[in-house]
Amino acid sequence: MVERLTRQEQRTRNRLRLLEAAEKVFAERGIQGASLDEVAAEAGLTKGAVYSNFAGKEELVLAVMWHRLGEEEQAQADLLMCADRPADDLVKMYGEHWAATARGGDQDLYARVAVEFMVYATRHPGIREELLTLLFPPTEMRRHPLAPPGSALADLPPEQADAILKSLDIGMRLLTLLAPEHCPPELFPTALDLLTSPKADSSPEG
Amino acid sequence: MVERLTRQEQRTRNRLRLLEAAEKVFAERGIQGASLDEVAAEAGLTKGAVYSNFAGKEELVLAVMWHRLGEEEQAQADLLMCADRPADDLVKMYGEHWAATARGGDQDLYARVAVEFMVYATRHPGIREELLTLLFPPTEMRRHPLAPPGSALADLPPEQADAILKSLDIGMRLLTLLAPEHCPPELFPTALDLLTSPKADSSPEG
DNA sequence: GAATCCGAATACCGATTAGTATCCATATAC
DNA sequence: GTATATGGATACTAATCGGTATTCGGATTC
Repeated sequence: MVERLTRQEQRTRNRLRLLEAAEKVFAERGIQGASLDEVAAEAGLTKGAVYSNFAGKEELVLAVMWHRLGEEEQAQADLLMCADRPADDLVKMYGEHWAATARGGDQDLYARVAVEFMVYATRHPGIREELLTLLFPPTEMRRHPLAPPGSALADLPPEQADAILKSLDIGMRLLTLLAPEHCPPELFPTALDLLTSPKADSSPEG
Repeated sequence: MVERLTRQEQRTRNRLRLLEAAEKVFAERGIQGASLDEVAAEAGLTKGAVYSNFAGKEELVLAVMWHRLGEEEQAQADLLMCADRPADDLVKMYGEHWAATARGGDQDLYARVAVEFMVYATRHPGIREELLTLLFPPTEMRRHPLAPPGSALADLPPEQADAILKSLDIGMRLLTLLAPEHCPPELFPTALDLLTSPKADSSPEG
């Protein structure tokens, strides 16, 4: 009686379960340390299901990466593309969103997998390539959405501002994971304020 | 004729070789992925030498951490404790030192192991504890050495400024490893400038 | 110079891993 | 209702790992 699902539905449901289970195990054990058996068990399935849905471990890693990082990157893009809001509002919203994804979900889950993927990609060219298309989509911008006009950050080429902000993002995620007592999630908005506050202009009043 | 070394000298020399070999293998394979066999082989020894010099893998990891991170932290402390230099000079020197350790040595070696240790410590409480004593020694400061008076950074509690700078440090190391084409090492001094430049003061002229 | 000691080499163990091959249950097609 | 195709379970392999037990060779000691 349980089996009221069509074959396709079963398959896609199992695939999703595997993706979410893999994400959880990746966060707990690291990608290297995650065994396909544990992923399958976490999903309530067996390794057969893994190899039925993915060509191997690398493909599973890629799929999880797209499933989670892609979703998060999209959320950030959506948040930043409210181009009509003043930049200061965007900075505030972005800071809050960051803190939420630092502690939300399943206990640091997003922060852990984000760091894991970056480190893992460092040693796996295939993963690296796809991760870069996620992190640095080929869009040229005239000004970084988080750099309010008049801030020192806005004086940089937007690609440099982007790299700095992404560095602070992933770095604070890692440090918050390692030592939340020294680097609480609330510190990110503070740092963002520093970078986006109006610069001391060299021509005081015009 | 090769054996002109006393027993103690042999031992300490082998121990050092193992430490440096381990550092290299950790950087190449990651700490999890590094096998003791490969570490020993890299040192021109065998696993017996490893277990003769270290209680196990965890002890080896700890020893490498102290050997390298301790040395680097000391170098930074030495650099920052030239308390007589103006803060701007310190910022400049620190930025240059950073770029040097991002590309120096054996091809990103320091950056790789620094990231590796932090990620590894995230899941190994023993490692974490010792790493925290390295990263956050119990010294209270009245002002962060890299926060010039008058900069926005100097308005923060020095512990917060420290956490922000450390986040940027490790984050940019990771991003530079992953995508040097988008995040070149020269970007760190730029980011440092942003954080340490004079703030736009709210009382323009007094 | 023989006896001893010790650091490292060697051989081995149980556990675990990614990947494969096979089998089975059942949704689907006719 | 029967045959078939397919998705997932099961069983297995070869390789690799950390760790241990034992052995070996040369430095140390007397």
